[in-house]
Amino acid sequence: MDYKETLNLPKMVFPMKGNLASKEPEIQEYWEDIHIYDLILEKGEGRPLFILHDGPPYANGDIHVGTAYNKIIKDIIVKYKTMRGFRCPYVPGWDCHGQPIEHEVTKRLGADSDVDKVELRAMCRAYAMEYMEKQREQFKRLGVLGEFKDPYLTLAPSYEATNVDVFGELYRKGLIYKGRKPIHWCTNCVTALAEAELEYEDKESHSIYVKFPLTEEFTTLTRAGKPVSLVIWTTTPWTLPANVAVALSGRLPYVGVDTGEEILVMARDMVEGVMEEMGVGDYKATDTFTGPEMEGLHCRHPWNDRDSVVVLAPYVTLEQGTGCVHIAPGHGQEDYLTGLEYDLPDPMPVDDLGRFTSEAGQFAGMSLDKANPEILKDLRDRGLLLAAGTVTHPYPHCWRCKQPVVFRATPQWFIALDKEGEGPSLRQEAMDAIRGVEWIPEWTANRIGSMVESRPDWCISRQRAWGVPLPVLYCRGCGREMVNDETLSVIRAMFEAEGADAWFTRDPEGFLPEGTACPECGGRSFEKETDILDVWFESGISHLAVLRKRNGLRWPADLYVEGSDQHRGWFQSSLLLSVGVEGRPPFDAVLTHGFTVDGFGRKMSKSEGNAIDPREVYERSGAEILRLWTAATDYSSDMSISEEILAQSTESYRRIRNTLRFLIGNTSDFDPGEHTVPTREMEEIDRWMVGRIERLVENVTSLMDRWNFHQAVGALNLFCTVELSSLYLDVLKDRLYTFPADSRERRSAQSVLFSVLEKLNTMIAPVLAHTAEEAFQAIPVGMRAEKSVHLLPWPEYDPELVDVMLEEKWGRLIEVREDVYRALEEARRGGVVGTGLEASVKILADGTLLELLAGMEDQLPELFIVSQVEVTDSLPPGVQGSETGGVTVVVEKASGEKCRRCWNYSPSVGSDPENPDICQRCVATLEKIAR
RNA sequence: GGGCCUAUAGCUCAGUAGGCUAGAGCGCGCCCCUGAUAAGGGCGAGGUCGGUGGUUCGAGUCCACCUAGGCCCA
Repeated sequence: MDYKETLNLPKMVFPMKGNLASKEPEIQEYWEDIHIYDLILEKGEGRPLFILHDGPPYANGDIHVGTAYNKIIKDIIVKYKTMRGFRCPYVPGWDCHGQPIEHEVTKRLGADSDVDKVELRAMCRAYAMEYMEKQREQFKRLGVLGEFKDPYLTLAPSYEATNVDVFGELYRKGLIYKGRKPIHWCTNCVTALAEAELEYEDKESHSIYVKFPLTEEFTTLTRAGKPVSLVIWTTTPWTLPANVAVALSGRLPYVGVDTGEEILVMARDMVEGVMEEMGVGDYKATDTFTGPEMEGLHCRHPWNDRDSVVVLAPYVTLEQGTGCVHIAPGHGQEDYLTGLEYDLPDPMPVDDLGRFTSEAGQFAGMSLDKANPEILKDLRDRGLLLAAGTVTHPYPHCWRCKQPVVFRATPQWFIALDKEGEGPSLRQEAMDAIRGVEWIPEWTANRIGSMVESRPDWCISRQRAWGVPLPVLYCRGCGREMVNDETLSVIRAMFEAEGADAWFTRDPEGFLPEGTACPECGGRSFEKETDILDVWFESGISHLAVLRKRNGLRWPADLYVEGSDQHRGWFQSSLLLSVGVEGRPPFDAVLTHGFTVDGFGRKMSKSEGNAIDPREVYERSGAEILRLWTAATDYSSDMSISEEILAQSTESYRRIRNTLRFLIGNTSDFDPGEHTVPTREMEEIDRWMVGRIERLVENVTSLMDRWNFHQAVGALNLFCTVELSSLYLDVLKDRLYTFPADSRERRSAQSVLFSVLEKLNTMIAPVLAHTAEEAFQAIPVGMRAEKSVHLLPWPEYDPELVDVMLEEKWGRLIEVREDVYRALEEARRGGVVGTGLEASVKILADGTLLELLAGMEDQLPELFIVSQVEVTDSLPPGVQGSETGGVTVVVEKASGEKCRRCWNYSPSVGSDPENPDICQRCVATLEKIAR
């Protein structure tokens, strides 16, 4: 007889191999078919909201592993919170404007194309939409659920209109002002250039040393009436007319160099080189002093009436020059910042075409190139030029015309951080707001705090076409700014109706009430501001443009989740604008994750070849592998990913999948409504497992609630591996397979398996969204209350189900099991046994352990998966056991024959004449089955 | 150069308020099973905790410095 037919072997309907690359799209199609996202929201009707507000990725290029990580972790959070009883609308967004897209589009057009702004904008829009759609498909392929059919786009008309609202509100509060800031400027193309539009090429420049004589006494150096001068070095003589200061280091030592006639000030360590350049061999360095001693002293400017003042700056180094740096806030970024710090004027006597203005006095009208030699000559005539030569160095050039660019201050719009009006400054309010937000990890509060504390005013204007224009009109007659409630409301209405394109297609008068006259000069002719808003301003208003405007959402958000670069970016821009307009932060909590790096912790780059392409991963191995990696990685610092790490992720995926498979396969004939055995009537080990799964629920829930996803996944993984696969499931096989299908013992086990399956699968669902769905669908239809696993509630921890005594008891037993296995292994090596069922185990113990084991003697063979167990307090003389742990264990060949049905060894095999090769227990089982 | 952060077995992570021979899983090696089978089970070998110095009776765990790496500035 083939006894296999009489066993209850598992029905493996759930395939071992995931075939995720093809299975996942099928599942996603199913989700589409049932409108899963809408279903989930419907089901959440009336529940408390949990708003995770999406930060908009930039709509160019394909997703990379960092964006994949970010979207997946958000999706995990949304799915988890949903299961926990919240209504979690998730509206993904895209950042669609900005220089990179405009640059790319312009590049494709070619350097000498001549499209107007409206045309260019249309092309940029098409470009942005193309990539938005690409990325949208890629995000969906990762298994992310959300409002993908109607995402928020910063180029949407109503979104664009919100910029006007926010700008207007800040303007009304007096937080917006027009100032100046140096930017890269191409005098040939007559346009501002962004960093990405610069090409660094070697250029030959002047290299000159210029004297700035002190106009007041510096007692440290003044002696014998010799004049004292600071010596500066520069490669751009044309910036000297705009000089307002000379910067020294606060730390480096300086000296005066006595040439006989005069005393020259420079950094001590630069003296030798500088004097050589000047061709002066006969000199004497005098007393050493430091920068701070000179701070505030005045020098005479070569031409201007105004003095040049001595200041301190941190960027003064000994790499080049003299340690005394010429400062022209109108012509340099660092100079500009120093200018702000010392409240220096920022003259900028250069026009759009690169010619000196009247502000440059004698050089007015000259182009910079022409002026350079004139300046040198003049300096020489005045005895201020100590040395002149040339130097070749990398210098920024315009990407279009390849000409060298200049740095010049131009009018820009700013948000003031330190202006105190009725109340505290925006900076102060933002600092206060930061304290009220939950920052995850905690130290990130400190990070954004110090950034907000020290950042300069926010320059919100850009000299570009692809974006939202600053809603400002000017009187053509007197240049007066025209920004008021009326203009703003007309503009915002136009944007709402036609999009920001309206600004470029309409005349300025169209944005003013009919007949408007300039209150200053009575003029009736106006012009439009040509600058557009910084894209950080645009994305920074998303909380208002999305959470406030869309139905079903709520302002403020519960949570923002982005990479650590956003402390300077989106977190900060959103915070500042929210505080500026609403007086509070736009989020209650902010979770920051690190950056994705390779297996060595290095940043990824295409050129290094160490980048992991998420699309490749999901096409080859499945999105689940990426999702599992995402969840299992500690995000508080950088997240490593490599082929090796993905391979590991794949391995742990298999373990989880196979565990589910076993659970499903062994409960296929189990109907919980009909077969569930009450806990008190269960086998003891089953009751123990009931408690274990509760512990798991408790643990995983608390870890998830504390945003410790990687530990939660670790706990789930460990549970599958340690508690289930290697212990409980292994032990259960005998009972599941060989006992009568409907026996209490077997149903007891199945009751637990079914409950474990439900709880485990539910807890895995936020992470392994597809696999959990697949497993869920493998459960017979009648036993599924929902269409999707993602509609289920998160399991509730029930402390009632945890029996502490039982936990302790079985904890001890499992320890003994480990001892037994060590002994068994020894016996296996000695050739005594192969499988554990061939063994009979004698356990020598004493005291309470003996008592415990003796009381459990009948259950121990099942637990150890051996045929016989004898517990004793003494061994027969001559018998030696192995003492590998707490107890001594003797392993012998089991007595009796192997039962052909259950594979246990038993002396009872052969006692039934009709079934001579099976054991008594199986004989009885067969009888029951037959009935 | 500055601010913040990270550094525990090949990999991913635990290591509570400083105190056992530093743990787990995976991977690896060897073995068993063939009724979860391109599965399952067992045993085992791998770290002295990035480095140096210090505080302490005692440090992976506190302090300083250094190295490597990351983000953001310059």
